[in-house]
Amino acid sequence: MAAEVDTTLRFSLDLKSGVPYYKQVILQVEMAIVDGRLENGDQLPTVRSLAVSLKINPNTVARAYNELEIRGIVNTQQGTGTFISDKKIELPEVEKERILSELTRPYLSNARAYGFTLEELIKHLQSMAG
Amino acid sequence: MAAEVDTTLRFSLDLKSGVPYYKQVILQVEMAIVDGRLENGDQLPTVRSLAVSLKINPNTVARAYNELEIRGIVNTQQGTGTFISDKKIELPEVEKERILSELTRPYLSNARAYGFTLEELIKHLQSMAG
DNA sequence: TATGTTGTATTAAAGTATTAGTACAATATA
DNA sequence: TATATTGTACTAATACTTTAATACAACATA
Repeated sequence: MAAEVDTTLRFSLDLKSGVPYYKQVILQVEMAIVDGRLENGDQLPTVRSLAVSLKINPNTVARAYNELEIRGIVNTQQGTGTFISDKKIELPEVEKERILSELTRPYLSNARAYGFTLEELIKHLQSMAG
Repeated sequence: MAAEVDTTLRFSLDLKSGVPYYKQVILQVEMAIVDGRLENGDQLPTVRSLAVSLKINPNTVARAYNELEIRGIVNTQQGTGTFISDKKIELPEVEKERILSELTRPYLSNARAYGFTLEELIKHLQSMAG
């Protein structure tokens, strides 16, 4: 029997890092999206359940989810839950292209300003997504 | 007579940006290194002179210089001044890696939230950078 | 050595960020 | 409709960040 890789989404807090709890939650969601453990439409833990398992206040989880919503990464509905946003279905091709340009342009120009080459960016993207 | 490009190092503050003054100074030094206006061994303005020209407290400039020293970007000597570190023409590798990660992570998770695949991103980057 | 230059240390004020406690509101569903 | 589930609003306590005022210390050099 082949060993299975555990791809379950687990949250944890580094209590000593000095990084605010809500930011740690944001980072963990982002990383899970980046490496594929979370996909469009997936539900995140409820603010209460995650608060219990992390032993923090529900508002702190809610704050993380709120920031993610502002950034367009999740959608939230009271009474239902918080979900990785699923915008790709709704958008026409032209619109997607425009959005991709608007996301990419500042990334590229910022990275270039710091002297990074296209090859470095691609390599970095691949290793993060890998 | 050919027009000359002014490569003088000028500091300025955006008072409304909400970005702390000392961070603005750090960014401006970093950018000047990246695009070659500052090179190995170049002296930065003294904390006092820059403080006067930016109309802020010398300690605020000193704080920026201190952070730059911690990051290995400048060397400081009391009585003499603050200089771009001799050893590194560009930013230290760790620093570059940190910056690249901070640029890439939000780009990637945003793009993923829109349903874009890694391949699409890379293709788009290549065509924009073309 | 005396003086002026450079950065540094200490402290305090003001603002901002972070978190939790408590109560509330919207939605789903039995 | 009643109830449980979901996120939200408001508030207050605490800690951290940012900046400046003032005084100090190290160094260069006349």
